Amino acid sequence: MSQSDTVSRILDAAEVLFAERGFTETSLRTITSTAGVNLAAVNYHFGSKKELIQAVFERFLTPFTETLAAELDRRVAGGESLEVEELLESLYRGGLASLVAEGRDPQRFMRLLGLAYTQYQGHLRRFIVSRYGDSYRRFAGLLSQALPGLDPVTFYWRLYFMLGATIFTLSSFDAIEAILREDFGAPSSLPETLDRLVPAAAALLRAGE
Amino acid sequence: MSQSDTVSRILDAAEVLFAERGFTETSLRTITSTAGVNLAAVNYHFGSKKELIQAVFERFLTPFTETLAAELDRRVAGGESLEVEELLESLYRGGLASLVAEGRDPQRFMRLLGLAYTQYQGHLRRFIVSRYGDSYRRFAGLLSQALPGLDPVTFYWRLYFMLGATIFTLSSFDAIEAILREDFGAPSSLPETLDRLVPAAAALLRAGE
DNA sequence: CATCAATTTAAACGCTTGTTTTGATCTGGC
DNA sequence: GCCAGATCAAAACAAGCGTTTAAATTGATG
Repeated sequence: MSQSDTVSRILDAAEVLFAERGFTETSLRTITSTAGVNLAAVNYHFGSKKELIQAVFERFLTPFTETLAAELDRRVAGGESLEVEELLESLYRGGLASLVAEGRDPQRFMRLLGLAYTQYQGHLRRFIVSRYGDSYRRFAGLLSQALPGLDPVTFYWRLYFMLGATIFTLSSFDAIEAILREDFGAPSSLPETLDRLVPAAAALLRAGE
Repeated sequence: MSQSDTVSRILDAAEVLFAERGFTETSLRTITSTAGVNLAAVNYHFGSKKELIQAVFERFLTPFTETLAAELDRRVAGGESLEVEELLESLYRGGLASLVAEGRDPQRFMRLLGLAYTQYQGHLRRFIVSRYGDSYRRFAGLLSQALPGLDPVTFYWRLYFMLGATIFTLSSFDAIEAILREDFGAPSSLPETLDRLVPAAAALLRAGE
C-alpha cells in the first residue's frame, strides 16, 4: 500500500507545518520535502492545495466529532439532563481524547481550529460548516437546555465567548505556558489547564445567576 | 505635505486589506493600487512589508493604550480600589472609544489583533510586546488586585481565557452577528455585545467565588 | 511473461511575490 | 532662479509559488 503511505506522509507533514505557520505561509515544496515525497504528489493525490487543507481538517475533525457524539450519547443515556460542566468535559476531554488516543498532538488541532477561524480561507469555513454543522448544533442544543431561562441571543453570544476563550487559549497553549513557566516557575500541563478552563467557562455561561 | 499624504493613504489601505485577508494574502500591489500610489512607495516610505505591518499596528495601538492609560488614571484617582467590571469597561469602552473618536472601525482592529496572535509573524509579536508590554502589565496588575485570593497561575490563565473570549469574538463580530440576525432576526450592535461581554467576562474571572 | 493501470519522477510552465534600480519630477532655502 | 534633497514613477529583478506535462517506474493480473 505505497499509495496510502504517500498520502498519509503528506497529511502528517502538512498538519504540522500548517499548524506552525498557517496555510499561505506553507508551500507545497516545504510539505513534500518534509514528507520525503515528490512535489507533484500533492496535486496527484489531492487535486490541489485547497483540497489538501480540507483533507487535513477532515482527518482530525471526523474522529473528534465522532468521539464527542459517543460521549454525549453515553451521558444522555444516563437519564437526567446534563449539567454545563458535564457538557464542557465531553467537549474538552472527549474530543481531545480521540486525538490523544491516536498519538496526535491535541494542541496542534486547536491551532488549526484557530487558523480556520481567522485565516482568509472561505472554502475552509464552508467545508467545516457543511460537514460538521450537525455536531455543533447538537452540542449547542444540549448546552442551551442546561442553561434554562437564558434568552437565545445572550446564550449564543456566550457560546461564542466560551468557544473563543477555548480555541484562542488552547491554540496558543505552548506560548502561554512558556510565559507562565518563566514568570512563576510552575509548568502547566494541558489537563491541568482544562481543569481551570471548565469551571471558568461554566461561570461565563452561567453569569448573573 | 504630499509625503504624509502618501504614507497615510498606504496605511489606510493596508489596514483595511490586512484586516480582511491577513498579511501574506495581501500583496503590496493590491495595497498600492487601492491607495492609488506607486508600488515602490511602500519600500520607499516604510522600508519593507514587515515594517508596514508594524506601522499599521502602531497607528492604532498607540492611541488605544494611551486612552486606556488615561481611563485607568481617571478611575484610580477616584480613590478606592477598582472593581473587575470597571477595569473591563475601561479596556473595552475606553480603548475602543479612542478608535471610534478618530472615525475608525473598532472591529477592524479587533480582527488585526486576532491576526497578530494567530498568524505566523514572529516580528509582530515581538514588536507588540516590546512596545506595549507596559500597558498590558499595568492592566493585568490592577485586575489582579481586583481579584484577591486568586493564585497567580490561575489568575493568568483566566486573564488569557478572558482575552481569548474578547479578541476572538470581537474579531469575528460581523460574522457572528450575521448568523444571529439570520436565526433570530434580532440585530446586535457592538455596544450591546459589550454589555453582554462585561458581566460574562467578570464571571469567568471570578469563577468559584 | 506480457500487459496495463496506478504511481512516482524530473522538468518546466506561467504567474505573482517583495524588492531594487534608474530617471524624472517636485519643493523649499539660498 | 537655481540647486540639493526629497518624492514619485516605470521598469526590471530574482525568487518562489501552485500546477501541469510527459516520461519512467512500479506492481498486480491475465
